[in-house]
Amino acid sequence: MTDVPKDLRGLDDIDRDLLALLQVDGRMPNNALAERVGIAPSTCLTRIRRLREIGAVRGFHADVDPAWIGRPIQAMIAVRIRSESRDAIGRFAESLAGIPAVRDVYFISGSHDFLLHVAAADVDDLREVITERLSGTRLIAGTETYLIFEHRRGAGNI
Amino acid sequence: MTDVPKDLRGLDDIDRDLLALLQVDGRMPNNALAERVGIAPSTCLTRIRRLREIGAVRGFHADVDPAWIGRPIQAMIAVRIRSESRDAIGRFAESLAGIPAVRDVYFISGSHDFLLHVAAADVDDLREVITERLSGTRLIAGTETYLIFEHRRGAGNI
DNA sequence: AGTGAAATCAGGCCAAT
DNA sequence: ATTGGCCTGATTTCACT
Repeated sequence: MTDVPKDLRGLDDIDRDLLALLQVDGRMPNNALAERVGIAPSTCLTRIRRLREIGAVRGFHADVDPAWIGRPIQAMIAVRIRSESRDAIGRFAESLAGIPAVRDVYFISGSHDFLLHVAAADVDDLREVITERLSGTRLIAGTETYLIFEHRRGAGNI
Repeated sequence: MTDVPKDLRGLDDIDRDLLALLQVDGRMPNNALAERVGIAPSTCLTRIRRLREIGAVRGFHADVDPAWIGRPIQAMIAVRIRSESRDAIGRFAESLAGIPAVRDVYFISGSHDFLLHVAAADVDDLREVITERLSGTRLIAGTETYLIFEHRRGAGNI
């Protein structure tokens, strides 16, 4: 991770092409990538290493369907923090990301403080997350839970 | 994609180990995966192919920081559909996933119909998405937009 | 920064179990 | 369904530009 600013400076068209390709297929082989963007495989390797180092690529992940790993119930939980405990938000959010059901933590503006995308084994599991792991702590002023019927990724993000 | 039911039937401990490993590092080589879960590389290859075929693995993607591709403004937009046009939801949602700014579409229960996780180039771009691409269509009854200050993935999703 | 050659290593088909 | 053998092709380093 360098101190390069997080913007387009330092990224050329080839870098952006690589990001677009890897966003669609994160397992595309290095030499296929190299051919697609028109550079040598060895160059491609150093470019991708750099993209990871500067943080443009934060990681590579399999998109696993939660239903297949025993978590068919998905929900979005809006969480409001007690105003007295605002300064503890940072550490608390860290702990949230460690709950097995939690897939994403979004810190947001508005009447709530963050949104949690969770995948639970069943309704009891979901209730346990909400009442024990969230409302059970003294930091939380309230939650609102919305069931997720379907979740799909956007297509072209470049 | 087979007609196997979307649950734990047909997935053993090795499959779940593979899913867990690939969720953390989607580019881990087949060889390394095989060694970690204790099977032969050729067996590992067929297992992973099967996990993709049945839909347990929906894809492999690089996690690209939106700020680095010129989209530093992230927001969650809650969208409510006009009741007259409920039957058009499906096709409309398809089109949403095609908007370049849209990263995720969540179909949810509650007072809104879906949540859009978007990444925009600037506030004008965000406004354009909301007013032109969403409110501009006759299908939408209303939207609510929340800025995303930070987004982090959950750690252990297995 | 980009490259080509060379060595090492991984991917992927097959026949056997 | 799992495996080891085998060949093909990919990854990675390095000297050079």
